[in-house]
Amino acid sequence: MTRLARQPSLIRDVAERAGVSPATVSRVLTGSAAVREPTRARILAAIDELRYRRNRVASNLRRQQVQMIGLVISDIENPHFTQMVRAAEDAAYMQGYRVLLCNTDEDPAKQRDYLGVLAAERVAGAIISPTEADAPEIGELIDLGTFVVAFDRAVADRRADAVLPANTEGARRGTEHLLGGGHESIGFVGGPAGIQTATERLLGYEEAMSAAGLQPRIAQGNFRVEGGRRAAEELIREGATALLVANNMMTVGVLQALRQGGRRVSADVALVSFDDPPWAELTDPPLTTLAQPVRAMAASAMELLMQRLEGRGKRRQCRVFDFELRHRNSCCYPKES
Amino acid sequence: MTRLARQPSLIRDVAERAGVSPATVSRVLTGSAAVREPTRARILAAIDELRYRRNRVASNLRRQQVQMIGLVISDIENPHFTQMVRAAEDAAYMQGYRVLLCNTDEDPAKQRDYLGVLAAERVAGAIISPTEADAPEIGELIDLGTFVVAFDRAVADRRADAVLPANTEGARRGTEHLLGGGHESIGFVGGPAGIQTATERLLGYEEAMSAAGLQPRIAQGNFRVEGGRRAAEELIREGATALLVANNMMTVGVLQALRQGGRRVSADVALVSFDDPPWAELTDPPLTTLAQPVRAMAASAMELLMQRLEGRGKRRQCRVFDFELRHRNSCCYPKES
DNA sequence: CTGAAAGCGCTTACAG
DNA sequence: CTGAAAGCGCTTACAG
Repeated sequence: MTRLARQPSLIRDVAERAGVSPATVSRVLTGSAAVREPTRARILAAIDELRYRRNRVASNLRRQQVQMIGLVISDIENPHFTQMVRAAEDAAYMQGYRVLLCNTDEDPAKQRDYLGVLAAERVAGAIISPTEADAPEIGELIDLGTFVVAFDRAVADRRADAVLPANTEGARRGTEHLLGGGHESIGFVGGPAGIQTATERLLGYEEAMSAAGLQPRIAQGNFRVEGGRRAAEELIREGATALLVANNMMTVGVLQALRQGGRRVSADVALVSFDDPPWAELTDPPLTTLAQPVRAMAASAMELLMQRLEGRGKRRQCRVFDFELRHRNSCCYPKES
Repeated sequence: MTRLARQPSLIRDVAERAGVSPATVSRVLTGSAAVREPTRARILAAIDELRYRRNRVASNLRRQQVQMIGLVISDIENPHFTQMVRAAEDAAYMQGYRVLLCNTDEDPAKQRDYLGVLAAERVAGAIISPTEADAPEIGELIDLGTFVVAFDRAVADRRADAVLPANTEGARRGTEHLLGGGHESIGFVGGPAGIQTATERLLGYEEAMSAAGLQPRIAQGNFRVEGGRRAAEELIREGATALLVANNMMTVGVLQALRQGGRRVSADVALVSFDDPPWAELTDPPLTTLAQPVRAMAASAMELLMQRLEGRGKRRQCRVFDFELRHRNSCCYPKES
């Protein structure tokens, strides 16, 4: 395997050229100690001439720390996570941390695998939206010294901080909004069993329906497009005149099902959808959604991580964020404020 | 800074417990040499009991290779890159490589910075969609032994492989499609100057217009939503009855401008848009687009990288992919096949 | 098949 | 302010 086009220069080469010891070069590189000006200038010049690039792998090993954050999410193609990753990457970049992207596809095995990778890489921190909240690998990662923040969904390990949405409350508000529109046959396009987000949103829906003395109608989706389509077809067949959809991916499927079935959004079937993807206002009609402040939540998660990394913040923190009901036109008669 | 909740066990601990040398433990870890079965079993047991996790940082330093791929793109929130990242991550995961995400925001300084990071981390490979095609850092990265594949846009360094879209040809076809619809006043919502994608798409548009003996009408956007909105407003003001839009982000802005100006897509202004984001068929009417096989392109880029990493494939490769015109309903009179 | 020893490229007490 | 030396946790010729 011919790998190196040119032998990269080492700290030793720089030291030699500048007529100092490697230790001194390292000092100007890290800024860990003062170096006399003329010496410093010679070193900087040597670095430049030799095109020296410090080897981070060696540096990380010696310093026993890796400036890297693992982002464990189910799918980057879900706009919810796309936005989260974007905001997290921004914050990480500003703090000098790198981002390792880990897509789990809601597959517990893949999640375990990736958690193992993060442990092996000895990353400084991880933001995890768990598929399997009680995977033992999460605890092992924390044992190793990695700080963990649960995002979107809680993890079982009590040492992890958390940034969570107020799902139950959000689902209740969404349902009440549809109830306020005069609907009685409101269906719920739910997520997969076992996923916290899905369970909590279902609960809020059931509470609101029960409070209104109405019969809940639930079809289980899988947080993906086809699952949403199938669930919507089922609920429409059963006569639902309104739908609360538990995430934005399934909403795409719901819209496909409605279009295919020749039903108009709002006029025939009212819609309130969780998440607020960029396309929510491009559909016909624009969608009424339950929006999470995803960017703020991601920034918050990074902030918690940074606090830990700086040794501040002893107690476990759990921050909960409310949904915002964005009134657009997929529901008739918006009576709520 | 209290970092470690528990001292992680080392290869030395495992060796001690299994009654062998660290070298032998390493052999079963890497599978680099045969180890007698009973010994091997004892080692595996010790690894399990001590919850040993190999330290990849040390391993990487010693082996002089890092199983990591850098993904340098302008913005993960652009669905074009979201899809690319997803496909690349998939392929990388299957091959046992990690993915480092680097958003440049079309900012040359940020790109340079991130290229420096990749060099310092000594990543095995990088897929780069350059903002600055001739940044010297690209050559330096290659000098260091990192294999580079240009994605979406070429890089100046001739040692990099490339996976590119046939932009000029695509723009020509999009323009001809609008011409075929009977339009004569066709505007082009272009991208930022200096970005190859933008330049080539502009060229294809100009060629098609010139071949039809028509006057080109160009408004420069910036590949972002607001740029698209401004450009569309300008072109509509000048009387354009059809628009070719150079990327999907700007299309969002174009749709906003049309809606705000009270113009209907297709009926008032025909639209063909580059890229085929997931929401293209959710708009009213669904959008006719020029779709790239993004997943296949990303897979192709990873394949080129893997070939290099395995020492195969000597000659520089450049693979060009055609656009597919997806006929939907944002153009009247689709005469083309 | 297994072990002792060297070394990957840095950083950091320790001494001066 | 600077240098010599040790060591981070692995892997890999080399020897047996």
